Amino acid sequence: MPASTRRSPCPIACGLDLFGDRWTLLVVRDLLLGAERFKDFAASPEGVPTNILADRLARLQEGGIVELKPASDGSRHPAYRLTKKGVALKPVMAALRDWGLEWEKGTRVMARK
Amino acid sequence: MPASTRRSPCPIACGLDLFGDRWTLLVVRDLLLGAERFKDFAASPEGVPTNILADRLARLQEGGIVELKPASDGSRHPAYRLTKKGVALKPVMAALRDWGLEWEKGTRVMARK
DNA sequence: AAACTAACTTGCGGGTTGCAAGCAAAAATC
DNA sequence: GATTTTTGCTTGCAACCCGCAAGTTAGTTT
Repeated sequence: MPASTRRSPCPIACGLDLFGDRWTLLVVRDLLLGAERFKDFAASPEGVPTNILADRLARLQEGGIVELKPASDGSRHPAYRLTKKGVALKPVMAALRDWGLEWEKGTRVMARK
Repeated sequence: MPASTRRSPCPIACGLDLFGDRWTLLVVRDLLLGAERFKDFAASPEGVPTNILADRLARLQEGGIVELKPASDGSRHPAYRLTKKGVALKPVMAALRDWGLEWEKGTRVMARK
């Protein structure tokens, strides 16, 4: 997000402009867990609507958090992957996970298939 | 949020159901910085609309992240404050802040007046 | 060639957002 | 003590966004 359209120079506000919604960080979570293809994200237990998913993947690309690995040899479709900037969200995700595990009863990390 | 209405048992998804939007974590940020009253939050540089602010404060109370300190002596109105569960979001906020500072050019932490 | 899968896009009704204005009670000022 | 200001909201409303379902396009399988 260009600095000119930001709500404020606050790094937190700036981050929320990019992923402040109910779905975006779940996409990041799945990427950290190894998801690469559209259907991988769509298969997550939260059941993100496909139009929302397409929109969020596009916005994450614009924001420099996700990039497309060009389709090589076998696979027709390109694969989504985190950029360095995206991988840098790991500590955020870990803190979120730890908070949820401690304070929201009944939550648990789910292994990928 | 009751476990029955959650999208999934994922601690991250569960957290996002509570504060997954563009404003809620800014309220938490302000609370960590010492904000206590409605006008304190409303005065933040992002300019949260007052109807949104009232809604988010109510939801944070429902979620057990914010509580009202009963109005004592001098002040007529009660003051908002973080619960233990709310204070436990500190590492999340710190990780968010650090990420923004490193990856979003031009962001900076702003001191309270 | 008929069916299937992957990755989206489109339509639509309903809910949320954000801006502005209004309002009641307490506090400050005159 | 009457008026103005401040505080903490609530209300109205247009525009936008969400989520569900269905449709589309292209390649893949049988």
